[in-house]
Amino acid sequence: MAEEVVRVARPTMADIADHLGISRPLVSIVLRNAPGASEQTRQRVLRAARELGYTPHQGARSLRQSRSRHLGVTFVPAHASEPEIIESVYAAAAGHGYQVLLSVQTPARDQHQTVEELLSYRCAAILALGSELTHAQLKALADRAGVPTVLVGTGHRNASYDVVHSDGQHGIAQAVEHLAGLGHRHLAYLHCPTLPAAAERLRGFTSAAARAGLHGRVVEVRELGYTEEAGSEAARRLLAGTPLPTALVAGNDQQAIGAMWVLARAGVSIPEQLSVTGYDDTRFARLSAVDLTTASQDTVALGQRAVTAAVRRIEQPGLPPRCIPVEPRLIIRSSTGPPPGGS
Amino acid sequence: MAEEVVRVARPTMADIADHLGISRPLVSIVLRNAPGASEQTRQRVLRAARELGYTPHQGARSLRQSRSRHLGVTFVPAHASEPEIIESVYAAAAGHGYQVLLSVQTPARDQHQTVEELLSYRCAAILALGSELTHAQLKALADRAGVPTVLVGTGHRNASYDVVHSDGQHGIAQAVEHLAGLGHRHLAYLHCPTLPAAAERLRGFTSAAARAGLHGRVVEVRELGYTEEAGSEAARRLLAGTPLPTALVAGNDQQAIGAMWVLARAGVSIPEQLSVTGYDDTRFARLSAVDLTTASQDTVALGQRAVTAAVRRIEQPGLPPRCIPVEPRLIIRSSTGPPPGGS
DNA sequence: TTGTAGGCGTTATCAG
DNA sequence: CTGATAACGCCTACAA
Repeated sequence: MAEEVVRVARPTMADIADHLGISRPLVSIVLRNAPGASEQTRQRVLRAARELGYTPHQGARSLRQSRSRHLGVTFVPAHASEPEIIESVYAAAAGHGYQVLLSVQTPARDQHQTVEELLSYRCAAILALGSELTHAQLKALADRAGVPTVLVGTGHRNASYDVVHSDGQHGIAQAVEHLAGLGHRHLAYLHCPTLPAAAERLRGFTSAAARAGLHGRVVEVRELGYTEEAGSEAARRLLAGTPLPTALVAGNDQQAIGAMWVLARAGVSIPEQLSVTGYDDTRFARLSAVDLTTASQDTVALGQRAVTAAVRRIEQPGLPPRCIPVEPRLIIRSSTGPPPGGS
Repeated sequence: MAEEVVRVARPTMADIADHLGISRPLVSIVLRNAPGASEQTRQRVLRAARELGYTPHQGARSLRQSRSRHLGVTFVPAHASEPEIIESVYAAAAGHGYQVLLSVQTPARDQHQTVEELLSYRCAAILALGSELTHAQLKALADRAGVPTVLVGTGHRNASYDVVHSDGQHGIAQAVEHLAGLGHRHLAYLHCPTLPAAAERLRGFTSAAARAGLHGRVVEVRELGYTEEAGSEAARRLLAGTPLPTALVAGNDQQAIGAMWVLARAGVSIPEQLSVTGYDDTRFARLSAVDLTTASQDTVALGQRAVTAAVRRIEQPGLPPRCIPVEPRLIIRSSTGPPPGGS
């Protein structure tokens, strides 16, 4: 006669042990796949756990274990490339035996709060995606955190935190070289001075344009950041002036797409009248109706290296932080082509 | 002479107590703002906590307290409207004294895994955003979870979980009525039969079109879901056929935007030649270059009601789950206008 | 292979 | 207002 199980609260390992008439540690051994239990016991325990609806208690586990197997991630959900990096972080973390804990930044929750939250779960390391903090602020954050901290985005080697860094200068330069190769002579670059990554990408543009002997005009949009609106605003300014350049190099995909919207609706055909390039290779760039030539960030590599960097410093706390470059690669799609009139 | 603090591990309440020569519980009282400590003690404790870099230990806290103050949220990062709902959930949860724990679904992590993860942190309730599970699967999930579960998306009142439900039929009907009022007679509706929300929105279209005596054509795109690609595909089909309808009603903003891309690049001017409507009022619909007429989901209300529903059932576990409708409201922007030729 | 004892950081209870 | 003590669920040692 089967015993009626009235589930009052969530069952614990002790409940499983009592249920089977065995000891608690034996249940623990089975549930974390440790050696030291007979095959028969193992099966009985696993079966009982399933039947009773057992769920491990992370709180108890992290309390008991001195070192936790968690990586904390702070991010801004609206940033286009971050969902993909997060997927990659999940996969890479699982490969190293770590779990992921997320904390989102919103207008009402700044990065300090999110980091504080992650620390309260005793994460073994913090990954900050696309932080808009200055170096001094990040340094303070990392020092305060007391756990390895990895910035995924733009930054330089320093003594406080690791940086996994997509080489913006090189990425933009590739776009310029591609356009030069197609015969373009008059480029415009869309620059948003407020972001940490902006200076490096601008440098990529100006130096590559100079090397190729091109006329490179810089359209500076303040205040709007790396957003579609900034791209739209820049496109409106280009349309208001004459003549149009033959190609527009944007600082990221969101800007490029914002510009393409305005250009398309103004009747400018892309790429016949104007070529456009982006940066990041977000899923929007890959849409068949957009098909944007863009410097791919390789989100899989970014996520993997960020996790590797974190795990390295968790396991060898003495090591100094590193700066790990990830080279972008230009993905050529149909938003770029020869300039009009072949000039 | 200030004492040198060598930070070996993260300090605990005991460290603060020892540092000040007081008892551990007193520190606890101060740090959770409970009554029973003198103002002077309070200040000393808070000061020491700051200086020592104290961070509370959620694991220990949730172990000690029988009921946790956490809401677990599962979501898909790529879904356009979910970041906004999450921001609203954070704010609403904070208002009720709850924290939020996130778990993302990826192709490699299904919703069962995410829920299991949230339960392992002993969340007091689970909020599932835009689940693509069937009712039977959700019911199994909720029953297994053993904590109040709230589906934010499309569903019906049932005995296992709460539903906070944006009324898709009414939202789409409002778009149809708006277009009818502008004088449109030939509409197309973009239907993706694979999604749970699809049937309801289609019903909104057909019934409103019938009421207004319009010619309503349904373009069915299988397989691509509520994505930009589905919208692009539908637009290509419309362009291939003749004549064009004068307005396109899409099942969500992503579809509408995918269609607008193709239409704009094909030289169809919006709204002069063709009006377009969406659903959700995502941030993309609000971009100045898109400016899409759309049924607003009111993400703030969705998040608030989801949290309220969860808290209600946490605090009164006996109550049956409810279905809470959130009425969408049509936001009229410049993607809709009178039909060409005034017909 | 299995069982016993103890402690992780926090909070609840109760006594001073 | 403050302090001692126990307990939450789990894991590690060690003993049987």
